[in-house]
Amino acid sequence: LALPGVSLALGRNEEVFGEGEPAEFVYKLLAGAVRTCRLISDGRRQVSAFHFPGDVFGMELGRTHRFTAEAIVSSRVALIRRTVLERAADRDETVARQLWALALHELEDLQDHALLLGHKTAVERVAAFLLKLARRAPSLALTLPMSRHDIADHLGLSLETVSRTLNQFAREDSIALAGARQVTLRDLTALTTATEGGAKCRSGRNSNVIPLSPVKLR
Amino acid sequence: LALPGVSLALGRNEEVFGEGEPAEFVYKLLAGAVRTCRLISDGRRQVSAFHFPGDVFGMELGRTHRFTAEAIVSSRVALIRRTVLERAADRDETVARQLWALALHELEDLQDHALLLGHKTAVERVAAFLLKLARRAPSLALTLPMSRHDIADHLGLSLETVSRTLNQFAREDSIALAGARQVTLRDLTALTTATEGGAKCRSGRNSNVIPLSPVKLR
DNA sequence: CGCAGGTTTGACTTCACTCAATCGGCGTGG
DNA sequence: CCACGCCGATTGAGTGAAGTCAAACCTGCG
Repeated sequence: LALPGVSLALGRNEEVFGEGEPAEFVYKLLAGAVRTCRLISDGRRQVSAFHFPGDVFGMELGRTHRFTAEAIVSSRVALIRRTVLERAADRDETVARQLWALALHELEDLQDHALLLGHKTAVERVAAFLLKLARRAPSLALTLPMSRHDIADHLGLSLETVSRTLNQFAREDSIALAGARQVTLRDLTALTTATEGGAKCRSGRNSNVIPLSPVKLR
Repeated sequence: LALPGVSLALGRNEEVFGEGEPAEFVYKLLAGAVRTCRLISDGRRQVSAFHFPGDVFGMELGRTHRFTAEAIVSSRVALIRRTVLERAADRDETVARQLWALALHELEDLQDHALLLGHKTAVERVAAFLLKLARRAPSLALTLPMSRHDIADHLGLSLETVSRTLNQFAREDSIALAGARQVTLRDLTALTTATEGGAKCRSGRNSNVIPLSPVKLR
């Protein structure tokens, strides 16, 4: 996608755009980390996704943003005017294809996430989260930019459960924790196993099992 | 979207396409009802979405289908060859736009669904499900084509919980049940209220409440 | 050095799941 | 036309995983 010259620096917890605001731009993250989230009527929060450098976010069908986007740490984003992008897509079919692919890719991610939210246990959710992060990180030593609260709202858990689960993994030596934000994945096999529902089947009724695609790192 | 002449009739529980099969076609439902679902390693099932006449489904980014699509009742679908569609999108920017809009619209739906799966109670989920169905139905007297099991796998609940919740609504006169598959919505206000988390707040801590968009019927 | 935010840990509660039995409606065959 | 059987739905009892509330603990930063 074409890169314009305009970019914007944001501090920790600063808002990129807010729910309900006119969706004038599409954003591409250059550095840092961003969360897109929504407030629910009961005061809770849904973190729809975390974004890392290279990710495009803020693309909308309607005229306004349906989510709030906030910088988790100091970040830099590139701005692309929406009208410009749409004009370019009309002129050039490869741009149109890329936009379409972008939406479909986001859709696939979200389908996997919905599966996780719908049918998985806390252990499975946290393990899947760590492995997904690892797929994007340069090494197995992860630095989590987001808080336990952010993770909890993303995985549909309470922050206490996220903390407990993480420490459980550490006790089992699947991961190593150095402070709250430094996580090193030690046993990928154990984590991958934890991702699947296999561990908790009491009465062995796991016939016709079709395993999902195995996790590939980098 | 252009309508080709080819269409296909399917019986109850017949498969339109299966998970992992080559994604040669995109499908448009003409009559009946279709579910798209996935099997998980522990033997359970995730029903990603229900489709009704007019809906397009089976569009993929990759070369194969990531879901299975099955007719819930006798149905008829139109087939559109994927290559034809992509060729048309390259030639005509309005087709490209429509494809893009379709993906984004699906994305929006899924975002709402993810929110539901992540943070809502059984009562909220079932109420939201009924209201969503009602938005597409001609009247408030719904005929559910899908079983309790289908609904449960869609909402991330057990079929018993779905049944209990439905009967609870009936006891409260929010709905009327005539047999298992005939539901008439009697009190939309009650259902809408049930959708939000408001009802279960014990210690009144509901400040800064931003209500979601009110439900609009038809 | 001390404060504040974030995190961990513990005790208790609760909602939804599981297991299990029963019920009901619809289609089939006698 | 009615009896039977089957599948799906309902209902109940008991359990368990995760949520809530609450307190203590880090740790990085002013």
